[in-house]
Amino acid sequence: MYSSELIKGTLKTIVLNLLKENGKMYGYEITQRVKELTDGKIQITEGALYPTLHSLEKSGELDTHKEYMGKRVRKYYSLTKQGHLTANQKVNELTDFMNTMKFLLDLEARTSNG
Amino acid sequence: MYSSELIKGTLKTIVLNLLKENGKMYGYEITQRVKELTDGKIQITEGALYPTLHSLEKSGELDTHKEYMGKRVRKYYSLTKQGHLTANQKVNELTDFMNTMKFLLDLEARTSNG
DNA sequence: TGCTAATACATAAGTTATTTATGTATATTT
DNA sequence: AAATATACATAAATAACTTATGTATTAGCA
Repeated sequence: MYSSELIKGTLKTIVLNLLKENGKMYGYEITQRVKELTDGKIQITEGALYPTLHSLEKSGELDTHKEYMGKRVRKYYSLTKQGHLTANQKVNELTDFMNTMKFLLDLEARTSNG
Repeated sequence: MYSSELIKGTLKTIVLNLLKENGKMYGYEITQRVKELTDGKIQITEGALYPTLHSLEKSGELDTHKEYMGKRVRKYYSLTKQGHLTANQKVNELTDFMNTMKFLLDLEARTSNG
């Protein structure tokens, strides 16, 4: 597990990008998928995820619909048109940021190695 | 400028890594250096930096000494032995994290492209 | 059949790293 | 002389999370 400060600020990007690729997902599914894909290195808690999903829905990035598996309900989320734009922006920004950070770190590494 | 949430959690790593490479730096110098190196994309505010420096000093990562330029004082920071260890850890963790994030993002990009 | 763990949602209080605002003082530029 | 840059510092407010708690259904196991 990474220290929690590091992961902060990337949650919306992760969620939007997952939804962009998978079309629709429900909350619990997102937590499990991220855990799998990162070998447990990133574990999204429900206390963090659900408020984020609600906030993205409220701001027009996500649509929802419910599906019933017997008596149990799943709330599926999918991107709106605006959500697609935001997903792309967020991913681009994070990629750019990581390149900048890598430059900062590599630059220093290079000067120290010769 | 990146959205502030993104940068959160990386400040200590940036500071420790800069000090690792430059031996010693003072606060204002750090803000200017980061701004230069990132073409203004990352701007560390003093309200964020100084408390962080004080906290790193308190926890034994940093040593300080003052130098006077005429009447104006500069407070120089440098890594302790512990600070070197922490700097390496932090940089390794951030690198690892960025690789994981890149995998998450690239993986999705790949599945969508074919 | 009863117990535990997993699935699936939700919210609320507390924490913490920042942002924003403010303050002091010296040095430089216009 | 006034504005900007250098250089430190702290405190209140904010926002994104963590931790804790709650409800309910389903699956697995002894």
